Amino acid sequence: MADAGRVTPVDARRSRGVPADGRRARGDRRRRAILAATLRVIEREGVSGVSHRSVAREADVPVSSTAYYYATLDDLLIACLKWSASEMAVAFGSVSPTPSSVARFLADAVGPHRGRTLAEYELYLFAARRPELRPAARRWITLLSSVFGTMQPAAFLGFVAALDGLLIQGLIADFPPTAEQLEPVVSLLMPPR
Amino acid sequence: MADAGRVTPVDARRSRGVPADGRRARGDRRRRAILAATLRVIEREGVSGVSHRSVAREADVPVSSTAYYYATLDDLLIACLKWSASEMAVAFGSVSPTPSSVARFLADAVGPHRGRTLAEYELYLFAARRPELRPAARRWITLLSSVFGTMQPAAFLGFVAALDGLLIQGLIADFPPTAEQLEPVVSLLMPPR
DNA sequence: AAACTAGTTGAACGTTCGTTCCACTAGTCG
DNA sequence: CGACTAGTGGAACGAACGTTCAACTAGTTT
Repeated sequence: MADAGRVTPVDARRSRGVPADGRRARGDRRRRAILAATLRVIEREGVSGVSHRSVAREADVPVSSTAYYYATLDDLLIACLKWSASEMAVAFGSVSPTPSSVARFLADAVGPHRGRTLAEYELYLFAARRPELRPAARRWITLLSSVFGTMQPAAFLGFVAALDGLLIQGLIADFPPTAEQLEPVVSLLMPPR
Repeated sequence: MADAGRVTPVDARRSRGVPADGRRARGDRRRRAILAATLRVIEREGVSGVSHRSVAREADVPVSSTAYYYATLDDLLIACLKWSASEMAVAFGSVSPTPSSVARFLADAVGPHRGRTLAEYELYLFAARRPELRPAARRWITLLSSVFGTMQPAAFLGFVAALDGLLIQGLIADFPPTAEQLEPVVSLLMPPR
């Protein structure tokens, strides 16, 4: 009261950027661990494999912990989608706008990172049923528009759609396409300027 | 034995094309009703909403009936994917290879038939986890290649991918795109010959 | 030090689930 | 007609589930 501008201990620690290995910090860590475990479950078994119990097993925490941080399964899936979408956006942010770079990104997504890509698309469709999640699901589209904003509108829409299509079709191919196979397709869709 | 080439009554009925409203015919009808109910459940609640019981409720049959025709849930989903893929192929078969026709087909898919399209893509991803289902999931791609076979290979691959992408992005849009909005994009991807 | 509170945990509730079983009905076949 | 068999459906099994709860531990604040 008398000292409204006073710096409390926790404020001081925060302003110094010290994470303070206390309750809050450990809580945040566990919250993140639960999200990461959820994503692994989705990669392995799909969205339908997600339950408070399966996630708790994967994260090696008691069931009541997952319920403590994410009261309902919906809360958990929603948080997982938002987090994975932001991670995906970061991953694509480092791709340069050349056909070979894009082709390599796509080949990695349906090859080495197949499980992860599959999880992304399951969450994608999950978002189709939850209007409040759609902005998060569209995030990487908006990111693309900032990178390839110089293209004609119609060409850009077709290009972005084709990227999604190439990914999803790569997921149901017997042998995932290679960067070499993808590059001519990408080149055709992405005029040099 | 003495009469190996003899025509049995049931053979005769079958060769005459008479369905015989007997056990087999009613069984086939119920089997189809169960599949149709399954697809409705997927449209409404997604693949994760499918259970022997939810399908039985939807089809208004006892639980043991769904288990009788499709011993496991996997059997049911597999049959549903194959059936819906063949239906989808039929639907697309009547689309003429012009930009406006294709644009209208896409707009219908993400508009009036949104639920059905959503179901198709959920099954699509389901197939990504079951190698034996992939040929069925790819059926409409192969159908496209017979319609648009005159295109250059790379252009064709990009075109097909873009169709998938336009559909899936239409599903997470706040307002599904109209045929008028889609046509310029389709035109650009589909050269007149 | 004392009050407070974020986080932890195991147990428990009622529900839904996949699947099996068995007694039963009614077409089919010889 | 008599044997056979495809289909029906109610009941039941154990398992897994979402969620709640209350007792507890240990950082945090005053």
